[in-house]
Amino acid sequence: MDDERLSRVFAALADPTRRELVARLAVGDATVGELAEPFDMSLQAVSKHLKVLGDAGLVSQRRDAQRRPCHLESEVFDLASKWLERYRLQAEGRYQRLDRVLAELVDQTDAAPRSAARNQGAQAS
Amino acid sequence: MDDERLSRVFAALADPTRRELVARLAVGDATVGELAEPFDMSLQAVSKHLKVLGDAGLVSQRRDAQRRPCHLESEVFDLASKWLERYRLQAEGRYQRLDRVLAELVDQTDAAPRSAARNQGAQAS
DNA sequence: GGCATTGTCAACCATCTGGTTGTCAACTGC
DNA sequence: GCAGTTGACAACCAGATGGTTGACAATGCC
Repeated sequence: MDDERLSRVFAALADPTRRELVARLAVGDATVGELAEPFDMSLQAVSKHLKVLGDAGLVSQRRDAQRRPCHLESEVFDLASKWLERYRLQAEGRYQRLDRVLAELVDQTDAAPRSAARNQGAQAS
Repeated sequence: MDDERLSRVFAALADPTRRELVARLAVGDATVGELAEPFDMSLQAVSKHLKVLGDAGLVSQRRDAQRRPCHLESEVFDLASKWLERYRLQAEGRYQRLDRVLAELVDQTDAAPRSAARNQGAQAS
């Protein structure tokens, strides 16, 4: 089931147009029209791309009158990031540090965005 | 051009069969036949999957008589991993730490696998 | 109510993808 | 040299993907 989600995330990110949409949304939320504007492509096409990103869980949409502001979701990024990180390290033959690095990823994910001083003590849980 | 490479890497990883091949290769090099064995699929199909992984730069093949042992390459993992990590953090609204984390990824990539004590001092550059 | 704005849904089309089978090339070993 | 092993390449096929256009639903504004 994670497998299915991974497939959708990677497939969604395999398209350059969709990666540009992600990059734009990383700056801040935007409506479909705003997102479509820079592209030489119909609004419908962009809407379809957003649906793919949405199905992958990378993007969510609110409802604001006629508008549907899009928002980047971080959760599935974690999933893909961890998968990649695991095999990146193994490909380097340095999987001995895997546990520590994955723990750090989790730490970065779970910790509230309060201080930047979470690096030296770091709760072990 | 990095865009093209990213597209190929993500597209390659979007298929569950190919992710399993990567997982298997992370354990160690293997021939096409060895890789195909666990799959309910023709050798040619697996060979095609390996070609996709090869075109993406994720896997390389040596030549050993009739065999072509496959090897996992780490370089493009870096590329994809950094892309993901950047937007993962931005999606979390914590891009203020982006520079530090990307530097850390580079550190993990470049540093020889010698010590595990690279974490508390952490160069600021 | 009626019109403009914003975006989705449906149908259609060309191309890509993931599998198949068949053939062939490269190499080993008898 | 001939047979067996390992694997790639080509042709083919069904289904997915990425784009188009046209219709329409939902909402705000006059």
